[in-house]
Amino acid sequence: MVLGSAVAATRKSREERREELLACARQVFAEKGYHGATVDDIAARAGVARGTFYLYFDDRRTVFEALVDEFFVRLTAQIHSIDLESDEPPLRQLRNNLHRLVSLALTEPEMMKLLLHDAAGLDPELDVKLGGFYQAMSTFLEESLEEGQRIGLVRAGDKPVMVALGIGGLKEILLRAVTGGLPADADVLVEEIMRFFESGLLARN
Amino acid sequence: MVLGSAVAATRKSREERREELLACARQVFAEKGYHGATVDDIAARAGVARGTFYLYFDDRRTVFEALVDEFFVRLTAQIHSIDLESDEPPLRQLRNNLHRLVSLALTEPEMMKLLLHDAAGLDPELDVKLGGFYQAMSTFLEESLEEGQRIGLVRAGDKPVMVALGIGGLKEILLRAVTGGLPADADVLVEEIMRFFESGLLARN
Amino acid sequence: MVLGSAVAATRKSREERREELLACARQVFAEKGYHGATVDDIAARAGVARGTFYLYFDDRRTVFEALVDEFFVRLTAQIHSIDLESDEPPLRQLRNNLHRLVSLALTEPEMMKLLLHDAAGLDPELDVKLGGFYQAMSTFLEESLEEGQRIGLVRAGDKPVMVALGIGGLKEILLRAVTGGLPADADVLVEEIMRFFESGLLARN
Amino acid sequence: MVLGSAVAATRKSREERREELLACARQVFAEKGYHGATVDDIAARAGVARGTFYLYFDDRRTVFEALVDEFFVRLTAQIHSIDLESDEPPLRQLRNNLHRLVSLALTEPEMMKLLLHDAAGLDPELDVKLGGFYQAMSTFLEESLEEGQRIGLVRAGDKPVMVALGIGGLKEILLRAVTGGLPADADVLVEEIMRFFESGLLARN
DNA sequence: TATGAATGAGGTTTCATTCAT
DNA sequence: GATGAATGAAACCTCATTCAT
Repeated sequence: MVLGSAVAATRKSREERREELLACARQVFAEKGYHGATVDDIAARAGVARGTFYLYFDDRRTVFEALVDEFFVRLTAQIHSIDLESDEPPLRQLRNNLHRLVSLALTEPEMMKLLLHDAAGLDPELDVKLGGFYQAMSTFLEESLEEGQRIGLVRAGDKPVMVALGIGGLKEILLRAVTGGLPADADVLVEEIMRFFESGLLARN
Repeated sequence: MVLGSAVAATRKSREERREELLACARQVFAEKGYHGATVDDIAARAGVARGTFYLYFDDRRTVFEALVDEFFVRLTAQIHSIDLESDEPPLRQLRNNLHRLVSLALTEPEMMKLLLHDAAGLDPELDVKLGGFYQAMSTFLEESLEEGQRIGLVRAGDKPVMVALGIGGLKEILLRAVTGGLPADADVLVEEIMRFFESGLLARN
Repeated sequence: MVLGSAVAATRKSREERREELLACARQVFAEKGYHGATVDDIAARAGVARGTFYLYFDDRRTVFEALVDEFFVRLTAQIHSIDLESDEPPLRQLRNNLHRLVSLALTEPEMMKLLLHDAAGLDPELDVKLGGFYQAMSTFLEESLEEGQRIGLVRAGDKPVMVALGIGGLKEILLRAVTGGLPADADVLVEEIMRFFESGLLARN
Repeated sequence: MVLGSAVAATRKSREERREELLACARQVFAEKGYHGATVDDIAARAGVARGTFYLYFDDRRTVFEALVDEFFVRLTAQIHSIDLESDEPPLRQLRNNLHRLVSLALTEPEMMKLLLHDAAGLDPELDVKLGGFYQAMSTFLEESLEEGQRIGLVRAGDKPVMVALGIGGLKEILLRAVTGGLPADADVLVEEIMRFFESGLLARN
C-alpha cells in the first residue's frame, strides 16, 4: 500500500509516547468531553496517526480509564488516615487532608472536572469503577466517623448520611472551584469546609 | 401495511401521544442512559414507528430536554421562599422545603438519577441549561442565606461556598437515596440533613 | 446531518430489497471471491447506501451464509432417496439424482463455484456449517451404500472411503464444469460419472 | 534494547532463519488459516520482530506461496511415470504412486489441509498457481490414461472427466484422512482407492 | 541484520434523521 | 398523521508494510 508518510512523528520510546498520548487525551477530553472526543482528535493532537493510538490503548474508553485510574491514585494519596497518637490534633490532620485534596484539584482542574462532571453515566463499566471508588472512600470515611464518635470528636448521627453530605459538599466545592464558579483559593475553601463540618450552616441558637 | 403492526395504533390526540413518548423516553433513558438510548428504542417502546417520533420532537436531545425542563419545574415548585411573616418558624419552613424535595426525588427516582448522574457532560447545550438551573438555584439560596444571616438565623461565612456545600450535600444524598446507597425514607434523610445544617459533623465540645 | 440523498434507490418492499441484495451479493462474491468482496461493493451494485445493507443482514458473513443456506436447500432437493419399490430401477434413479444435481450446478455456476472453490476456510463458523452439510450428505450416502450392499447392488468395501471417493469425484467434476475446465453438458458428465461408479477407471481384466 | 527480548536472538545463517520462519508460518497458517494468520503471529512464533519477517519475504502471500511451492515439489516427487518396461507391473506402479502420495499427506497433514481446504480462493495470483499445478497434473494424467488405454489397461471414456473423477476422489480422501474424517492408514486407503479404480462402486452383476 | 514504532488504507458498523408512500 | 425504508456521516479498529535507529 502506498505510504505517504509525510510528517511522521519523531520516534519516541514506548513510555514517552504513551505518556504523550495520555496527556493529549486529557486535554481533548477536557475540551470536548468524553463523547465529543474522538480517537482521531487525540491522535491528531499527539501528532501521530490513528493507528498509533491503538498501539498503546485498546480503545477510547481505555485511555479514559487510564487517566481516571492514575488520578484516583494521586487523589487517594492525599488522604492520610488520621492518627490519634500523633502530636497534631485530629482536626488539624483533617484540615491537612482537605488542603492536600483541594490543592491537587486546583493543580489539575482538567482531570477534576472530567471526574466530577463528565465521568458519570458514560459507560457501564466505568460507572462501576467510579462507584467502587466512591464506595471505598465512603467506607473509609464511615470508619473514621465511627472512630471519631468513639473518642467524642464526632457527634452522633446516621453515618452514611453524614458521609454523603460531606462528600457531596466537597465534590460540589471542587467542581465549582475548578469551573470558575468559586475562587480557586485552597485556604479559603478549606477554611469554609472546616466550618461547615464544625458547625453546619446555621447559627448557634 | 400489515395489520397489527403496533401496540399503540390507537388514535391518540397529539398531546396524549406526546406525553406517551415522553414517558417512554424517560424509561428508556433511565435504563440505558442518554447515549445508550436510541430513538428507535423510544419509538419501539411507545409502539410507534421511528418517523413518528420526529413528528413530536425535533431530535433526541429535545426529548431529553423536555424531560429535564418538566422536572425542573416540578423541582422548583417544591421550594417555597421562606416567609418570615408566617406563623411557621423559618427552620420548620426550611425543613418542609427539604422534605418536599426529598419526597419528589423518591417519587421520581428515574428522573432524579438522570438529572444527577447522567445529565452532566452529555451535550454542551444541555450543560448550559443545567448550569443555568443550578446558577439560579444558587443565587436564590445565596439571597436566602443573606436574609438568614441578617436575621441571625444563618452563621457568618462565605455565602457562595456555603451554598455549594449545601447543594452538593443535598445532591449526593438524593443520588444515593435514589440509587439504593441510602435508605429511601424522606423523614430520616431530612432529619439528618437538618442536623448537619444545624451543627455540622462535630460534637459540641 | 446534511443529507445529499441524490439518486436514492427506489423504495422497495422489504422482501424485494432483500432478494435484490442477495442476488447482488452472489454476483459480487462470484466476481471477487468472499474476501475480495466488500459490503460496499454489494451495496453499490444494488444501488443502495452502505447502511441499507445492514438493515437486511448483520454483516458480510451473514449474506454469504444466507446464500449458502439457500443453495444447500436447492441442492438437497435434487437428491431423492432411492426407492427400491419403484418401477424405476435403482441405477436409473441414481442417474436421475446425478442428472438433477449436475443440471442445477450448470444452471447456477456462480453459486456452485462459490461453494466448491471459495467457501472452505473462510471463517470457522462457516466451516462448521459446510462440514455439517458434507457430513450429513456422507451419512446419507453411506446408508444408501449399505442398503445397496444388502441387496447385492453395491460391492463390498469400506463405505466411508467409497463415499469420499464418490463425493470427491463429483465435486471435482462440478467445479471443473463450472469453471470451464470441462464441457458443461449434463448428459455427458452424468454418463461418465455413472461409468466411474459402475466400473471405476480401469479396464476389466 | 531490552535483553531477553526474544527466544531466537541466536545468530542464524540466512538460510536457517528463513527455514525457521517458513516452519512457523506453516504452523500458524495451519492453526488460523491464511486470513486469520497475521505477519505478527508468524514473527512472534519465530521469536523475531515484525520487521525481520520482511527481510526474508516480500509479503505475507509470498511465504504462503513458498510453502505451497515447496510442498508441490515434494508432492510431484512422489509421482513416478509409469514405466511399461519395468519389471513391476503397471498396476503395482500405480499403487506405489498412490501409496507415496497418501503417505506424504499423512506425514504432512498441516500442509495437506492448507492446500486442500484453505488455499483456494485466497488470492487471485495464488489461484492461478494452484490452477496451474492441477492443470499440469491433469495433463500428465490424461497422457497416462491415453497410454493406459492404448495398452488396454484403462477402459475407454472421456479422459478429462476420468482424470477429474480420479483427482477429485483422491483429494477428498486425503482431505478427510488429514482432518480426521477417515482413518489415517495409508495401506487401507490405498487399497480402497485401488479397488474403486479397478471396479467402481457396483457389484459385478 | 534486526528491531519495533509508526503509518494509513481499508473495511466494518451504528444510528440520527429524512422523506416517499 | 403515520410509517419504515433509505441515507450517509462518523466512528471504530486492524494489520500489512515501511523505515529510522
